[in-house]
Amino acid sequence: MATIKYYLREGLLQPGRRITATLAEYDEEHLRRLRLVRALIQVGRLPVNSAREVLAALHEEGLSRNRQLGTAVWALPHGPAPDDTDPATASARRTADELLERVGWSHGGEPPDAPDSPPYQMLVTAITTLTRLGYPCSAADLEPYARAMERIAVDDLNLVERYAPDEQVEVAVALTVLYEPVLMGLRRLAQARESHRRFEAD
Amino acid sequence: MATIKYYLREGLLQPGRRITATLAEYDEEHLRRLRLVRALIQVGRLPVNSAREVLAALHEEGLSRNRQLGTAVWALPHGPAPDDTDPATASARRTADELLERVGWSHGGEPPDAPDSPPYQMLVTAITTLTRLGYPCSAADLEPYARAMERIAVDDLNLVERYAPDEQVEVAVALTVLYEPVLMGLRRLAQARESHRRFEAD
DNA sequence: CATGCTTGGATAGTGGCACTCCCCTACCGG
DNA sequence: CCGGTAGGGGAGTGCCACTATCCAAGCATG
Repeated sequence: MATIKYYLREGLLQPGRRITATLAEYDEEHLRRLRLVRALIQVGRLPVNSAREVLAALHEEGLSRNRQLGTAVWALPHGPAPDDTDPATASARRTADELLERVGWSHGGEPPDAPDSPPYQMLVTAITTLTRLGYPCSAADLEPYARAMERIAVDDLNLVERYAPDEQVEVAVALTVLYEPVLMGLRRLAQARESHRRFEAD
Repeated sequence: MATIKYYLREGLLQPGRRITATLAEYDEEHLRRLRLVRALIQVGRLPVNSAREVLAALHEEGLSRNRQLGTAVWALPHGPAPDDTDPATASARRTADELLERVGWSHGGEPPDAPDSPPYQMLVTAITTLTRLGYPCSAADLEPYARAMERIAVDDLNLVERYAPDEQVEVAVALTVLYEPVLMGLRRLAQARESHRRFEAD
């Protein structure tokens, strides 16, 4: 209850239609929005700030769906930016670029003037870190992962296309964020299974 | 610098070998550990507490690799537990079970006395949330995702098997945690690409 | 119409977490 | 011998997501 007021203050929920000076009315749509907000924050682990920006992107009128979605994804948390003072970052960028080359999505079709997109930054930062720790993450190592994510993105878009065009952006955002725990949970279950299969003897 | 002291206090790093009463010596191994800790926390977004537990599991002697890995994965954050007072949770459990049935890993080969594993809980909570919001997440919808994660787990274990047995648990943990941003970054890049391909007209 | 409960809005406070600062002692290099 | 630095303990800081308190304006009830 107090939390709802807090979200209202933070601009995550629209204020209700004013019925009198001090009374407002909330409808089914408000409730939906509230559930979405709580889901993004609690299940999708979005910080309140990011959630606000992401949801704001959904209400930008007059943008193409691609642009709306881009804006929303842009607002998702993406961890520390690559540290370009670190020479390891340069080499990580080369690895990332080689990977994108290999799988044939060099910078995702965005106009080439775009600076590093947040997902690309995530990738570079993670590769830098893995390399510094001596863990394998060459373009060849990463390629099967990229292929798997390519298939997942196809599935994602298939789900999105079940919806009416004016709902698709919200659905895409929700699925991007809320499927993350699903994917990570499934990955860990699959790892346990595969590890058991290989090291059963232990 | 102050951060290192903090990690020492928190038990994330082993104290250095005492050289005098007030002077300790840190070697290459300590440095490695420090880098690993920072990577898990900053890139892998682990809370300090979880990082401690995860790392502690690596030093449990006398357990099989599978058990060590299980303990470590158990300590990873897994979001809110399913709310069993909510009837939607029961239906989500059925969906999850059906999914695991379909892909043929019913509870990951763990002994059946195990309570809900954290990854299973993540799955159930996420399915509950998605269902409540009216987003698609039937077992049929989720199956391709599970298949993709199955392939990823195979790649994960392939990477792990490059290492000597006594390093494998640490590698597995590090790859589980540190590949998450890689996977999510790749997924978002692939989504952008696929969305562009489909909605180019916009 | 009086009364008491609820609602909405503003403001201030709480608890957790990840550091960060300060200070003191012991040491080491010059 | 002495200035600067590492180690260690404890207290403090800033941020974040809430949460509690107040107050005035309804509405509901007798």
